[in-house]
Amino acid sequence: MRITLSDVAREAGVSVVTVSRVINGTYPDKVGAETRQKVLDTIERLNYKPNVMARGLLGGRTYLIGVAINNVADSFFGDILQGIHDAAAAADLGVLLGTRRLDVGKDESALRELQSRGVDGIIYYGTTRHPKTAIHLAREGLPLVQICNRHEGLEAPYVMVDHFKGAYMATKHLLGLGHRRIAHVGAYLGGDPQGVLRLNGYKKALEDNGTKIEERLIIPGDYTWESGYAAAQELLDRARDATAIFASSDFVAVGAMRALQEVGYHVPDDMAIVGFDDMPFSAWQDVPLTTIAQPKLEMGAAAVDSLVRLIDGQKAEHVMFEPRLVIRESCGAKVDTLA
Amino acid sequence: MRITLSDVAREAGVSVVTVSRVINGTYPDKVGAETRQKVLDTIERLNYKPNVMARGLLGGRTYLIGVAINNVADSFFGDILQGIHDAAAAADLGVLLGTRRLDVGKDESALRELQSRGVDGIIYYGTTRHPKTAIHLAREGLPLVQICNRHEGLEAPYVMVDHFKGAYMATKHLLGLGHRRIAHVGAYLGGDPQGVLRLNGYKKALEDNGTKIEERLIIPGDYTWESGYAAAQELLDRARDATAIFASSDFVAVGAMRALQEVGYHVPDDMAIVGFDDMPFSAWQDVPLTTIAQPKLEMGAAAVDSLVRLIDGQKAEHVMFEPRLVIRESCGAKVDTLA
DNA sequence: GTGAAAGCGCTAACAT
DNA sequence: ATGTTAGCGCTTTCAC
Repeated sequence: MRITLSDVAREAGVSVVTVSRVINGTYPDKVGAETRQKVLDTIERLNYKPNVMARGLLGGRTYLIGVAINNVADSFFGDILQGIHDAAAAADLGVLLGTRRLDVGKDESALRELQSRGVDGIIYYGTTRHPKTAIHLAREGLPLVQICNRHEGLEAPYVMVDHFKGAYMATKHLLGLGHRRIAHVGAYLGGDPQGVLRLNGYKKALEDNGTKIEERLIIPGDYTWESGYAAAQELLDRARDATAIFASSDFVAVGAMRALQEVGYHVPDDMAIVGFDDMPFSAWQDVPLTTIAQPKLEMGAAAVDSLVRLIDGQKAEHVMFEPRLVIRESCGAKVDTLA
Repeated sequence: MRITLSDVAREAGVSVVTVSRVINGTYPDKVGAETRQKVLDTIERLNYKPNVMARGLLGGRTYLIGVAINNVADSFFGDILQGIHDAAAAADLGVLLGTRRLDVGKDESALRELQSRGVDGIIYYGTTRHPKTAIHLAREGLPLVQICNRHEGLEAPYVMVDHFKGAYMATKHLLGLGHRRIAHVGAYLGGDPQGVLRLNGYKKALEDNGTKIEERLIIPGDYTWESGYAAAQELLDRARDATAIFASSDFVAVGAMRALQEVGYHVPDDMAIVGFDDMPFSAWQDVPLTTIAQPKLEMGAAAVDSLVRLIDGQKAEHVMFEPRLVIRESCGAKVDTLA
């Protein structure tokens, strides 16, 4: 049986209220120093752990935050999740996993599941264009912060890397290397906001450089390897004269490299490539991938900070992180050519 | 404010107990048909959701299971986690993430964190040789099932793929292709049980084939890409005459392929390779990797089943899944050469 | 400074 | 077939 407050009280010869007071540290001087010590000792001796549920029941809280994500197996999210976990643990919050069930078709069931469990707040990693459940929940007053993306109509602080700037940097890097016909591959055209941010960063860089934006060089797709593979093949069909690719993700970049290599292209000589996200595998490619890195751990922690603020009834600002260009070998740049 | 049982009771004009009864469906005929319907309607209308904490407080349960894992970012675990989540959700259990905090050095803090949150049970993905906290908790009576691994001294059912058999199959595949000097690379010698299971499967296959087991062909490591890269280099130093590699994981296999390629080797002509785990990226390699697949989703679900059984006070048997040989191109086998 | 009483939302026993 | 009572472990008044 688990040790309860009253066990401690009995052992220490005080009332439960007193024990509760020393634990919560409220009322700084409302507990006598020696009583306090006695209680502390007893807690230690009995190895007492407060019952989170009982406490939560009273305060109407669960001390749980939910992380809503479409696909847990998305390896991009691993580091972010670690960052979330650590920050949450430091704030005495548990992290509840919410993800779309494979066995239940319903979209956004993750959010509903989390809500009905009564989580104190939700970190939402969405990729939908119009996340109606999230919008609804946020409107109802459930603390919610969006991570990695910014959804129109969703009144909730976001924490994300500056996708626009990252895309701008990637494209500018290519431009700086002399490329002029730069394709954007895996552009998530019909889709999520981060995709259009990346697309716009790409366009702006071209524009600022006085380079023509050509629609034929923009190949749609999603963020997957398969998508990159197919998109590169289409690029070869559509625009043989392209000399560089800015891919919407590292998965896409690697898929594209594969397709290119199959037709005898050499990266970076025949085609330079920049990715986005800096995944572990990107460094392991035959031609290590130049890419845009996001501070994933920090983003996870920042999301928790914002969420905690919301839960406490305060306001939370949006947080935008700086992307970082990681130069490897897929563009042919000298590694010491910083930026 | 959240709707409570008594709100529903008041609206429906019955007592809270009655509402509770129709919700829990206990006492099949102890609630009148029309009362039941009235209550059901009210619940629907008010969109009432039971408060999990209150219910838990009473029963001494949290309806939460913890997943203890060293490193959330381990992409191998993604599908397993999805399997766990889905099965847990189907059993009305929440999945609480427990992982080693980066900012707190302490090992196994994941388990303690989960325990002190009062989870009903834990799915333990450990890789330690002697997991003393887990052993301790299980002995204390906390329902616990180990997944992907089997730890000595830990009295808890395990759910895992047959590592021995998988390694046996991999090695036999290589043997069947005519290889005789087959290295085992990334062998987790000092380490976790699954590593020795895989090593033993490898040895047994050689033995059954009458092939000599050579220590020089066994290169230690862990399951990482870096480890595979380094191990392959060492293999080249130690035993240039090796013609095939059975890698302890797909990460290792891919790292090894990279090292091999850097010195001009061609896979599979100069060196055949089999991996283990069937990770998504394995299919994307320049030379798609032949590997041993584990039924990850099913394993996650099975772990939840066992855990639920334990929580219900029943016994749970060990569950061993069949590995599956996935033949691709890294061994030079005809793809239709099944098994 | 400390304790007694009340109650968070729910269910298991015991009535009726 | 339905309601009443009590209590899970804790914190928040309010009293002493």
